[in-house]
Amino acid sequence: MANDSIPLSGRPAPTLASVAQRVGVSVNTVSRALRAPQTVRPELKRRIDAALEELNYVPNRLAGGLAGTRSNVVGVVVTSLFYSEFAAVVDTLQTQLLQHDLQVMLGNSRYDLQEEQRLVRALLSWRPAAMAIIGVDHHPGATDLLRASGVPTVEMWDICGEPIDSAVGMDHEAIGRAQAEHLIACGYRHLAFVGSVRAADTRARKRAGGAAAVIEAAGLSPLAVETSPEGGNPSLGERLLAALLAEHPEIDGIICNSDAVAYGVLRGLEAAGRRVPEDCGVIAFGDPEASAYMRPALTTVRPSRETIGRVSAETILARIAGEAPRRVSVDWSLQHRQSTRPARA
Amino acid sequence: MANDSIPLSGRPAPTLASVAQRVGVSVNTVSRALRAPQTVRPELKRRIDAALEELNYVPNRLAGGLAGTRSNVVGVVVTSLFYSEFAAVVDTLQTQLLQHDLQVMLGNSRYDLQEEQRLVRALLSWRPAAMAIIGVDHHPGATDLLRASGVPTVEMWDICGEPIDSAVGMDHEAIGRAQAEHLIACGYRHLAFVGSVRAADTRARKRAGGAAAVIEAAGLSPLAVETSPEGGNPSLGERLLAALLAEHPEIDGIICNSDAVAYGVLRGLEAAGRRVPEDCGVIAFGDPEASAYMRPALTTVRPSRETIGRVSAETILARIAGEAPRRVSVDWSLQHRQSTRPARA
DNA sequence: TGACAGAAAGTGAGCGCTAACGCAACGCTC
DNA sequence: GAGCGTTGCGTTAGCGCTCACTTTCTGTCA
Repeated sequence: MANDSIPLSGRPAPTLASVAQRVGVSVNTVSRALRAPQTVRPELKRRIDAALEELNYVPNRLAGGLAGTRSNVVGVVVTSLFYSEFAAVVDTLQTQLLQHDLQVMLGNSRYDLQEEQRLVRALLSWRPAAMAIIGVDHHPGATDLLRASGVPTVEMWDICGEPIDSAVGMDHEAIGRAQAEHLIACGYRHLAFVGSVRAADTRARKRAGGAAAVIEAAGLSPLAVETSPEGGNPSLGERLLAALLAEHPEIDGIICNSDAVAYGVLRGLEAAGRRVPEDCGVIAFGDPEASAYMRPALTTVRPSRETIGRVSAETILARIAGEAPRRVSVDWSLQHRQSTRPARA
Repeated sequence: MANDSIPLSGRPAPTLASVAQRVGVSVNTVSRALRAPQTVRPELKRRIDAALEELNYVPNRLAGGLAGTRSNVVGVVVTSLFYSEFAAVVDTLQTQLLQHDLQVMLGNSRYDLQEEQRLVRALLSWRPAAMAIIGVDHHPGATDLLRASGVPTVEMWDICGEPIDSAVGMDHEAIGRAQAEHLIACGYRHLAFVGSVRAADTRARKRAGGAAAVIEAAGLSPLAVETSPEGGNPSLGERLLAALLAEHPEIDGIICNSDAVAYGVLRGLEAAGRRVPEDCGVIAFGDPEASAYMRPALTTVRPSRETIGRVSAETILARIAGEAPRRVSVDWSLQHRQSTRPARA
């Protein structure tokens, strides 16, 4: 909270000036040798490189960024990282950007809109070349800051809504519809939506909304909803399932907001004596590696995490290069496994 | 790879000078109003705050860092992020540090020592207040850079070896010993080590080494080893298990390098007609949420990821505050579940 | 031989901020 | 009312680098 005192470390690091002095050239020449080597005589370049090496020179990006007209920072804001699907997105994104000499600065808002705004501010204070952020529904202040900054911004994971600039993600309403349609096609009739839904998790709401719309159109009983603002883990799944069954014993098809929650739901159903998929179908969203190895193997929707990361990186590079904003819809697929019955012909 | 051209965005951002001009005070006064509010008249402070708000001022950390004697960046180097245990460590670390106004800059070396050195260089170029890095076995160049920089450095996850500065982690040899001892206590006699072992993953080697030592001391047949440099996932587990059983059909106890690999091993054993835990025991390392929900539930070693993240953050803060380097051994626990037999009395 | 490109290196200003110092205005003491 | 510390703000000097501009050097050709 406080602006703690942070003294810089030990002895002063070598500067361009100290390298220049050692070689007997001007600071500018050393700078050029680093930034535009072809403008410096090969022999001089060699001597400069030697001095750089000898002094163990590490450039000062603060000075470089302040003086120059370019920045090589990309600010990234995620809503969670802990064993989350976003970890894979950030991983891919970071790796791709680093190949273009762009450094990722990471922030985790923990599904807190206030924190999100703070983070956007903090990251913008580094004058980044671009920003990437999970979702399209932000704290209005954060949106304003991003717009006002003029920094190219890529919103990831979700493309439903008015993007600030570019968006790379999925249509979560469509995913929700597909989940409900799948359960209905398998013959389930009394559906529920179960899981952790944080205040700022609008994607979950969009999926639930999509499912509810399909159910209404099919004339079935309305979607039962059992959610909690707690983090999504298997134990929450067990608890939510118990509450759900107590209130709606007729439920025979469950959409879980995440695979982790589904693991608990599967066990809860077993404990309640309901067979999966015969008595009750379960479909989720996420598909980490473990899901295919569960018993029963979990039917779920798999987002293309690497694709989102890669395309986001491409979009960032394109925007930095001056190209127009993009809006990219990224594929996802329904993995039909053992936790739902075969679809009826 | 190339140093692409990265033009900065749109209209120039407001500076302290523009705020100062609007209020009719000097630049320094505005700076003071931000950094040391008590040194400025309350009424003036209010007017400055109003102007700050109006112009939507975002401080320029590049300039601040260059001019000042403190930095608020912490460089963090991990070896992987994708659904990895390090995600949780980074998550906790980042959250804790942010409360002290420290920004995390993230790098992912993907278990590549060369890349690790590049990352350390890149992060040091931001003149960070501290560095955090996974492991204690680095590229010698990286170690030199860190030492020479004088920046407080916390090595995380592993404490076996000579730390550069501070270390917060586990004794992986001890974990390997515990894994082997557990299998032996359960009555398994022909043990193997299976998993993905990347070139730079010395922690895995230490665990395997610890297990081998216990086995030798117990006078059992030597530890069979079946590893691959590929990333650790269930499908690799299935393949490695097949290779292992082909070569060593007598195996009855398997130490997996990660839980993800163990999922594949469990299924492979089932396919090979070996009952778990009756015919073959399986123990792993990691314990993501899914492991307790596998069938059979996976016996595994659970590191205290949040503790490592939290203690690392504390150590960083302490080092920044001038306290001495620390070396903290963090707890882990063996989760005895269904994939190993009950231990013999 | 002199003029003249073009390449190679140097000069000077300034990016936006912080920090040490300076100095007026005020209240307090004796 | 002279002396003195305090408060509250301005002045000045950089931090280490980049960039536009200028100067010097090198080689070519009339």
